[in-house]
Amino acid sequence: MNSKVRVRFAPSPTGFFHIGGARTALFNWLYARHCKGTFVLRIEDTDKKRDSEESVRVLIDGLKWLGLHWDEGPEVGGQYAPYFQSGRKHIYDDYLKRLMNAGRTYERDGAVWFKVSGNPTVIPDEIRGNVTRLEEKDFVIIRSDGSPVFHFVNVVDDIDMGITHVIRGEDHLSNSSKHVELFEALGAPVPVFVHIPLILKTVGSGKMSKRDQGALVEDYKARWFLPEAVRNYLCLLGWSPKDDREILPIEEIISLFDLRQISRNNARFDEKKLAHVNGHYLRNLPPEAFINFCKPALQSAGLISEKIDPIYLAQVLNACQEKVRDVKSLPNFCAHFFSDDFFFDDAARGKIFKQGDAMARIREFYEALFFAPDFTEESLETLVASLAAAQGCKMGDYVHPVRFAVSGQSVGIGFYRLLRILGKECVIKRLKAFFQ
RNA sequence: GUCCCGUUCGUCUAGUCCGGUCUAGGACACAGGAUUUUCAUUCCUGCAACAGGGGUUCGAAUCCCCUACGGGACGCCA
Repeated sequence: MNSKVRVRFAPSPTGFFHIGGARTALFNWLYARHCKGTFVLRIEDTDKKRDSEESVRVLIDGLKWLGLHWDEGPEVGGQYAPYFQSGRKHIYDDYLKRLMNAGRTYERDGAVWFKVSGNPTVIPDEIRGNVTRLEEKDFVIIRSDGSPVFHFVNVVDDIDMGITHVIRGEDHLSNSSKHVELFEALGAPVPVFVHIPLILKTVGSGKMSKRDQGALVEDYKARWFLPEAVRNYLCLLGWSPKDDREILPIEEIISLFDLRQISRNNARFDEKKLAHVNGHYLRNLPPEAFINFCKPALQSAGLISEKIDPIYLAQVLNACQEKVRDVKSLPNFCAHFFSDDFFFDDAARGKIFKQGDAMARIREFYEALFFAPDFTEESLETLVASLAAAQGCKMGDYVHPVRFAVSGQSVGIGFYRLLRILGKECVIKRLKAFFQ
């Protein structure tokens, strides 16, 4: 463990938070936590045309949502402040002078250019070995309007902030030869580079773009994904614990995480697998946490109000939790618990009432209900069993039509639990309404 | 076009660095079955891969070379 490890996530605020960027941030964060090092957030806002405060907000909110808290950067400060490149001009002026004095710059068309060495540079990459690349052409480091360019400020800040490991996407690999040239020209040690594989589209060719389904971190929050599930899934894109486990607590991932075991090849994004991981997390949440997470989702769907009876809500959600696939579809799944005006699924209706005697079964059950001693799950089951025996049919012949009559669906939580939670009065009312 | 990176089931991956334990393991998805009530839970079973060709070796998914394919970069964007 190297306590001096310093890594950074250096996004440019573009108005959205790309999933690939989130994974880069995640790997930086994991490595910092693994090494008990420092995770720096630096905002690379050198493109005045694109940057805005709102864009920075999206990044910060996304990182916090994923639980990737930074040790230095916006909001928390640090000894290398400011952490916005727009506020660091004096530092860039300083380093520019050093390059000028070393004779490594010249002016052309009003811009300042960096003179490349002409020698192949070696990019020391932790997961790919040494990558050799010749940087053939000089490049601009200060635009004709006086503003510094990404390559220059990125390297200057990494030097100034004492960054030891540059963990970034493989799309930067060809930039890294420029950067190595700059590190060397400035007499600074070259950091360890870690070019992590890219996240590719689910179908088709190329990397994920912001228009692809699932590409934006902010959408996951809006679609009620659990942040720890998204984070866990992202860990699996290019890294694995190597022991056949996939879903594991972040503390364990932190202790197992190692740069060398990051995979070298690009990974296709698979939303179905993400959904599976998310479902697993949802079902395994402590019941209290599940309720707290789902309540706002039900509220924003207009299903319940703030004043909902917490005991009733807990009964419903506890029953749903063991079945839940995702929170987004939860309102439809449990709407019948909160309103008599729920939706009847016509496809389910067709299937259940195909035989024709389903309505008779509902009537029989309805009438038997008046003789039921109480309304517990056990006695309801006994009731159905005795009805089935008397009529010489299967219990399912009662269960399916009655379930449909009181919930409008062919799927849902356990049948007897459904009835018990709805309560006798409500069940009778709905059955009566159904066959009228 | 040039340069760089990569290539194990449809997908994510283990195994590759240190060649034999790999008739290649796990997961998602898909298909079948079970839970004599649903299924969007859970459990079981099945399907399915070392890109191709040459070497090296007693032996190669693992090492070397070539080809093919995939990806990325070639901006006074980051």
